[in-house]
Amino acid sequence: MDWYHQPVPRDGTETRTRILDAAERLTLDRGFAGASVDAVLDQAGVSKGAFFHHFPAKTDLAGALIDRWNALDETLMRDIMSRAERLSDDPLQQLLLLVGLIAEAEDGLATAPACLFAAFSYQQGVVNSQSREVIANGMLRWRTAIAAKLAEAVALHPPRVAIDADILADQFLAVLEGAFVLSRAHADPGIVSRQLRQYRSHLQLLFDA
Amino acid sequence: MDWYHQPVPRDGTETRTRILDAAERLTLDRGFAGASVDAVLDQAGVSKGAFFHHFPAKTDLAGALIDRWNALDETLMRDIMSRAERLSDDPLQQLLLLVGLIAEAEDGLATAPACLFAAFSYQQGVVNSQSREVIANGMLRWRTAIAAKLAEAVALHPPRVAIDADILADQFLAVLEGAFVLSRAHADPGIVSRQLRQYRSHLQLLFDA
DNA sequence: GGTGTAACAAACCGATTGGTCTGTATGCGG
DNA sequence: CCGCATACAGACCAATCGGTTTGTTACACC
Repeated sequence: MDWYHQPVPRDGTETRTRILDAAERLTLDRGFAGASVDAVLDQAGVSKGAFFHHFPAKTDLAGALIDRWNALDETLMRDIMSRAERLSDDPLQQLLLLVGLIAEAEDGLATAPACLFAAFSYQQGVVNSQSREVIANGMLRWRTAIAAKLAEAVALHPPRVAIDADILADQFLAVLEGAFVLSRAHADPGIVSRQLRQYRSHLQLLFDA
Repeated sequence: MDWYHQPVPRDGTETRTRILDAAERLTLDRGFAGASVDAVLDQAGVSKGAFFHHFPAKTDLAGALIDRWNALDETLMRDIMSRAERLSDDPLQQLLLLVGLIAEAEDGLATAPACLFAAFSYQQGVVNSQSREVIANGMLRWRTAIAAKLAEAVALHPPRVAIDADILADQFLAVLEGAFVLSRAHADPGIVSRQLRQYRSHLQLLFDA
């Protein structure tokens, strides 16, 4: 008999993540409303009972999807930021490294480039105001972190022209999000890293680096 | 009696556009799958018979939505491009004008900034390959038009650093699309024109203008 | 070793979905 | 004025939708 070989038999976290994985894939492909519960069940290989045990309603699935993406995005940002800070002491170099590291990371992705926040930004009607705030704050995180570094960089290296740190910081996320859209439309994953590197060269030009 | 004042009484084009208008609004708010036919009917104030008279299936509605957006986008580009060409003879100035004019136009918009192409890029599973091509070509249009102007500009004004015209041209659309996403997430329409002006200042810096 | 509870499985349910069908009104060519 | 096609209106339909209910099973705790 081998029935006892099954790992973590009574732990629901794996089922939960399998549901979230399937729901994320389907949402990115058909939109959240187009990702029916039954389709998610089918892809995840779990029962309807399991689904509604973990998520009282489909809306909660959207919330969980957004929360998980937010957490992942936050750790990604912190990781890359601290890596950049370890690689250089200069805030400007740190910024250039940050952009380059993300371009690198985005290049090595198996799945098609995408941002769940962007997907839901075009489907705000299916998410509650709480999750909408999570999305807004998640995007704000990039702005504030980059703007802070930009402010430090400006103090050390006077830029060629006057800059607005918030706008230039937002430009990073805008380029990234826009690159996702172009990349998906053209079915060309390479667009993302190319656009990111273009943004980096923009910064270099600005600071005469 | 004033019954004869009603314009084009037996012409279906108005009904069709009302359906498309409602469907576009709903799609931008809930995604295409979330925009049920009944909801579109309700918003447009037309009957189910009318709908399926104009669109054999819901998929055809998506196609019509994309085709209409594509046509509008093409005329917008041509209009603004020719305006810019009338305002200056220099290709670089024309480019700067183009970006500025679009920023201006996007600022005066009543509705929330959005691009239907981007919305469908995150819902490719609900559109057929034909419409996906329309989207890809629609985005290519901007790249080729801007890249051509960039090539002319480079010939006249040597840039500070070497550039890849295609990538720098794509950066325009990337910034625009990304700005739409940020703008929607933050519920701040002003982001779009600010990001566009930042891209313009990038070009100015690049060409020492 | 009984009891409670988390973690499912799956039949079942009413509402909503995209889509059809039948009928009707309007205008146009012959 | 008579067909005939276009442009609807709205009842109707099977399938799918999100969600509920009623089990069953495994484990932790006492």
